[in-house]
Amino acid sequence: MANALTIGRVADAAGCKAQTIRYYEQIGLLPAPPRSEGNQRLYDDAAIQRLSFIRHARQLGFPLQAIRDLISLSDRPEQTCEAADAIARQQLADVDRRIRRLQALRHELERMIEQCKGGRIADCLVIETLGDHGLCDVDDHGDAEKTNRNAQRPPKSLGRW
Amino acid sequence: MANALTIGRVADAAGCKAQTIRYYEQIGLLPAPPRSEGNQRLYDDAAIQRLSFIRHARQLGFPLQAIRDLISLSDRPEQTCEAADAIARQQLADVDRRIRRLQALRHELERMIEQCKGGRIADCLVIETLGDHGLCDVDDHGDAEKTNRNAQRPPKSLGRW
DNA sequence: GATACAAGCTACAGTAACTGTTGGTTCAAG
DNA sequence: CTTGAACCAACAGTTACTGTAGCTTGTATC
Repeated sequence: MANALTIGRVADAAGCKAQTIRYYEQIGLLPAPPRSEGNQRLYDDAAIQRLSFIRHARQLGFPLQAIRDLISLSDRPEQTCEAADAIARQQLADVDRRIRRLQALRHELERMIEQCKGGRIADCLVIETLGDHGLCDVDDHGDAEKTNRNAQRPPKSLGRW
Repeated sequence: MANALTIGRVADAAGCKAQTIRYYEQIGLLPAPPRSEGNQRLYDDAAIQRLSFIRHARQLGFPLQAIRDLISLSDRPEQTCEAADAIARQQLADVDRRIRRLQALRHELERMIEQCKGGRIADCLVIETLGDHGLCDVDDHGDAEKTNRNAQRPPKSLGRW
């Protein structure tokens, strides 16, 4: 069937920008489609499906490399899906880690804000708390937000730098 | 007092890399410190404190721009801390949004994995689910992971692209 | 057929917040 | 005096795109 779609339609269908589609093509995540006489890309339904797959996986937080792996897996449909399962499990573990960490952050932020009674900057606990890692309940190890730390305890007040 | 520290010590104290400190200096987040005769940066305790502030705020997920704002606030200690409070509240709202979203992701990932009973790729639900946004409970609006979407419902099976 | 405007094209720069690399200098220890 | 670690500047690379510039193509209207 010759229902050939231009890039904009496909972008709308998959919920991304035309630029993004070209980008995926450029990095080899999408195959280069045929072109019209005027050199415009023409897509079919299979392309939309593959793009939707990619977008959906991205929304689930899979990095492009993992998506690449999943795609290459799905090109060998007779194998067991152990590997796909492993990728998904990894992603789940990652999401779990991020949730736990964000909850710790949330906690500290809330405490910070609660204590701030709208005084002057000089006594602002938001600012003071940020200078003082010792009171912090954030525990970070190997996170998506790649942090590392090792804080000393500074004197209580920040004052002027 | 002349307890002058080289960049490596400061990096250890604040839990970051020397590179990062130079980067912060470069973008104006840290003032350029004096140098030794051999052109090496020499820091004092105030610098460590400021750096700790920055690192801690970063661990809490504040973007550098927000940190910049907080620093410039703290340079005017006689104002009210309304603005600092607002920044923190914003950050909290952001963290909340991210947590909610990650929990939705977690949910879908878990379902995906649970359903995958180790068959062949051809029937793998991990892969199939990713191709099918219609089953998805992920709802995304204005997120840190800047996604947008608008999916159509593709036919049930992916098969070959 | 002329014109206007949207949508497409390529190529490149920019984003955040760093990290890594290269190739050279300085410092402290032995 | 010689290692070797720590420092220096400058720049490239990372991730996953997004934005811009300057052009061409496609479509709708007059």
